[in-house]
Amino acid sequence: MATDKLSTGKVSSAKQPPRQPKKIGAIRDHNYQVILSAAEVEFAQYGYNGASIQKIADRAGLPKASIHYYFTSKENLYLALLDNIMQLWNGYFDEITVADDPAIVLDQFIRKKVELSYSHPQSSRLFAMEIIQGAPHIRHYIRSEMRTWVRNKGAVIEEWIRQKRMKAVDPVHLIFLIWSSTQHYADFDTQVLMIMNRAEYEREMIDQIADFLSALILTGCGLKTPATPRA
Amino acid sequence: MATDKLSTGKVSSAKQPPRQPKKIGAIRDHNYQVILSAAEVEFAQYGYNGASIQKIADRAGLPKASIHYYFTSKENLYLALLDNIMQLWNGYFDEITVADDPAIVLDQFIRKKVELSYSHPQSSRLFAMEIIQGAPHIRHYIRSEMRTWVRNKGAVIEEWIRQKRMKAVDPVHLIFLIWSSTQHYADFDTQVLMIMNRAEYEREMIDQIADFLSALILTGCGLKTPATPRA
DNA sequence: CAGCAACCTGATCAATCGGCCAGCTTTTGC
DNA sequence: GCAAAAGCTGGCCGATTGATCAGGTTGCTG
Repeated sequence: MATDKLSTGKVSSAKQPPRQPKKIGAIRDHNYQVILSAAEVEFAQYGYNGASIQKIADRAGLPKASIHYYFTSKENLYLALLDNIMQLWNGYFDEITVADDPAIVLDQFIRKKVELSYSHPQSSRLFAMEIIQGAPHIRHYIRSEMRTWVRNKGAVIEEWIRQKRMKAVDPVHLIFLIWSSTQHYADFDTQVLMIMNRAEYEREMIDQIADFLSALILTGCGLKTPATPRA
Repeated sequence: MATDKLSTGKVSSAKQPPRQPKKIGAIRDHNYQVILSAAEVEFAQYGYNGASIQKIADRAGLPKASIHYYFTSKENLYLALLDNIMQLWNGYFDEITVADDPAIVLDQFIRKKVELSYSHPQSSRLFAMEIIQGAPHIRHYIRSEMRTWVRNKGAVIEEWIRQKRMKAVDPVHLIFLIWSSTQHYADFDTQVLMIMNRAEYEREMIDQIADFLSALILTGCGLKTPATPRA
């Protein structure tokens, strides 16, 4: 139960010495990806403890031993997935500054998050599972990278508030609000779709969700929806 | 894997014939409760598949066989927990009418939800786990009770909007927003506390969260915070 | 074509899973 | 005070868990 593999931002790309995909075996790369996506589904649905390597192998259409061949251990496979998710989640809105327009920044942030919930629901659910279980594999990442990310963005928002460019709202809780309300549509899609009596999401519905959240949250911050609502 | 035990609103109080706590055995009731709370922690942390009866027994300080004695099967124990949670979650805001003040109703709804996240985080997490896993045990409940609940509340909100008593926002998504933003503090408490650099929630912080969410969402709906923010 | 290294997997391991039951202990009823 | 009933649990069951390894297959090099 390696408590903390992650330190420098990544979750750690598995262990360093063993088993790098040396040669560019096309089959190897293919199997590698097939296993990753199969594992993502299983881990997202059943959590780390609940998922079984056998079921991952079945879903990937490979013998169980192959999973251990490619990833050595269950935890290594899980960490590789978390690593991918971190890289997916990062890289957005790292460049925002006080000079930017708060309405545009928040609007795009919300829309990007809704988009991610729609395009990568499995990743979102897997991450949610990890957090609910107490974030045993990414504690370090949250305490370092994620915390400073929130503080930096919070500082920018606070400056906007000081300059009277938006209402005085707690920046950290505002970020939590955007995270929770957007991820809700990925993590709780079963509940959302059942209540709305739909089989699955459609583009139209996703746009409507983004419009709703952007409008309500921006209004709550005393901002007006940017000129181009549909990017 | 009994797909649907629940139909009439409750999740079904286990099976009817077998094993009712007949006599008012004090020890029996005590063990019953000890097992339930131990199971809630385990199921909330590891999900249905990930939790093990052995660990539940260890946490409850009872032999494993006793868990089967009181609840016959793992699924029965799990269903009993879901049943409790449903009863806890229900009973709030079932009485709201068009005559009520939208600001007061929404404010109290948000505050009650935040309060539940604070007082029963395990229940919230267990419910979240169930939904993320595709709600295999409560599909029926969501499709019937929960859907009509949302529709009824949505109809009231829509009438408020028609009467120009609040801004025109999608009622269903508004409910989702309140659910997600409030439950976030229970389900993702690890992440929230780490980022805010706290060990655990305190009253003061909970009140601050409730104030923030109520103010922002009500503003987003074109409403003013009710006179008595701190109930 | 030979030889070697890398790639892959069937068979198997101890540990743990949920569940079951024989039988012991305690309580109840007369 | 004794027998019947109810409460409880140690020990065991087959199935499945994550993991290992010997040995077969494949593909590149010379």
